[in-house]
Amino acid sequence: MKEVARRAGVALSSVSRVLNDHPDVSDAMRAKVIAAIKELGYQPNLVASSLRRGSTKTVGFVVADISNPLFADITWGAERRLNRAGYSMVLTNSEGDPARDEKMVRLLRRRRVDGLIISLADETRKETIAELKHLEVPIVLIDREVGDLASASAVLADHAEGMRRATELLFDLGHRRIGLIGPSESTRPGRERLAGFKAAHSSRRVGVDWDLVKLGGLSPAFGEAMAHELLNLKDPPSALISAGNLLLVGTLRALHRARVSVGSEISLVSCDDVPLAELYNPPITVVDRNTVEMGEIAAGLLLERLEDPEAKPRVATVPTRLIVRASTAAAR
Amino acid sequence: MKEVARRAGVALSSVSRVLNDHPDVSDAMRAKVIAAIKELGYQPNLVASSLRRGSTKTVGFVVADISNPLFADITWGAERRLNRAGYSMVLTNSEGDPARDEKMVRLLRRRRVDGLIISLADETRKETIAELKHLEVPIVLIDREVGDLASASAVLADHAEGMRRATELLFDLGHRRIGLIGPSESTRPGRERLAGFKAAHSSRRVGVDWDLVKLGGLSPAFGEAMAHELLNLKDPPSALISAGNLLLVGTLRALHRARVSVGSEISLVSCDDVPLAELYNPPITVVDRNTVEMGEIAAGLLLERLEDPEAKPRVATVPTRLIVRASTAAAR
DNA sequence: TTGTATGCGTTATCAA
DNA sequence: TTGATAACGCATACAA
Repeated sequence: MKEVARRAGVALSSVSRVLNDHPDVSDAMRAKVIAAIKELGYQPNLVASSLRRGSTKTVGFVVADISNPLFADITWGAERRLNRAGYSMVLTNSEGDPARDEKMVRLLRRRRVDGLIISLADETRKETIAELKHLEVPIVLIDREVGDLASASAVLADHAEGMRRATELLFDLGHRRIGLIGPSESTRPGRERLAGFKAAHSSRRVGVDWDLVKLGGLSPAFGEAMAHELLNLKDPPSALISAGNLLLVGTLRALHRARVSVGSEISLVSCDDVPLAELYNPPITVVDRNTVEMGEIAAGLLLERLEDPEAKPRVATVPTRLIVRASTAAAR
Repeated sequence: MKEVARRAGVALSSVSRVLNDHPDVSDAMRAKVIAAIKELGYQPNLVASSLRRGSTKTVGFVVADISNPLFADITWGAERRLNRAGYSMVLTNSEGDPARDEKMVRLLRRRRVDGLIISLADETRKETIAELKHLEVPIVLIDREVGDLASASAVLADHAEGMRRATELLFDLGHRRIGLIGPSESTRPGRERLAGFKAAHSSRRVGVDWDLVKLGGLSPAFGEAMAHELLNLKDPPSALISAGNLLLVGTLRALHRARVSVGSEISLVSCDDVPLAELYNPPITVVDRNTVEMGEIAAGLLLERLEDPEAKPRVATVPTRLIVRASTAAAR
């Protein structure tokens, strides 16, 4: 900038004013400065600017597993919205490790991000929550609820309703023993999906058979192991809900291994409409939601507080939609 | 930091030395400073540190489409490696738009990233290349080749070899008319896959029928449209190579619509072993590569130059592997 | 409308 | 081993 000023024969501050298009700059000044900038190929230093302004125009994004297509979509939606608003995204991966959540939040605090979007690996871990409280910037939680975190907005998907409808669909088809494989209850989707599952049972006055409920993981490996267990029960379920797109992968592996055919021999429901669900033969019934939109909404909730410091944290809910396909059939 | 110094009753510079564990600090000094830091909950300002040091410990990552599971995996591998080495990743999405490539590179330049990992939307666009040349930091290209960019390392997948073997497999099964749907030639994977396809043809002394070659896109929509065209030819191909995981989604939609069954009526090969390929019925033959590893290697190539400024740019090649499954069957 | 000067929070140089 | 101080590149209060 100093060089630009020298070249243009003006003061440093004038260059700054031109760059930030300050109202009080003459056309002559602007022209001189712009010319000098061009000649020198000058690019402003956003690091210095951030230090001076006290704002980095940067948002931290902590995600449990970017390789999960779900999070990839959310990331996409959020990055697009943030980028358009002039913010850059600093991406970190907690790899599903609650302790890393805390570390990553601390790192982002040191980097002085203006805001944080986070999908916690574990909502209940107090060290992480304490760390989040120390952060003095707006926070948006993705599909998570942390009771005493007043500074956080959130985007929540209505898993419970979707799962209730899916379970009721199975009841309507005559199924009475329904297996559920899902994520752990330490995270909102796990709790909500279970809640919907239970709600359907009680509305139909059927007791939940806890031997058929396997909560605790997200991975294909967990899905496969749990599906294997359920299939080997003395009285196996006639329908299975594999509540997660990676769990579905594992579940299908187990079903193939056991040579149980979907639809005719066992009904199957999953969550999130990935290509595998749509194109599998038979196509798989899913509880879907708009994940890209969730990312956009998360970014929007953050931006509204970044642009207006008076704005209060807010919770937005995204609906789920039951897409019925041939994997759910009448019980035999 | 000033407060910490005051609280500990020492000079500012001493606090800095403790924080950067400089060799010449007494144990007493360290203890006092650490105590003050704890009491105040002080967290260093990495923005100021970056300005002063002239290094942000930050790497820019420009990807064409983070929602593509392929890039999501690459991102995962790269972020993990960078994070372990103390670098943060600034993620930007070009959305497949060559002009955005340039914009994003410029933005990252202003953010003073220490290095750049990029998967260009278009290798040939000169404005983008000019922008990359202005960047004075190490660059790593992901599956891209830019002739006159001396400052860039690269990770390349051996698509040509994989595609050659896939095509030869189809010839061995008796197919003579093989359709190819693939990405545009403005990007290395498109060129290489076509090269492998042609190599197989010439090794088997079969001429390429250009009516069967449809290059130009990555999306499901493109895959579906091209598959539709190929199926409606007066003399349609007996085998199809859908060279991309999203193209596969579109191709399968077209096949379903046309009620053509994979394996028995048409042989099918795709690229990258996504769950859909593994679990489809019949399972789909693919040309696979380790995408997470590609991300890790990209980060590694960057780190070796970040840690040793003398290090020269380097090209690493990742092998492809043909996974033969039931979607490829003898021609009828 | 433009120029001068100060400080943002660090690190590094130099002197003590 | 420690302390005082300059400088990193910019934005802004204030003076002209």
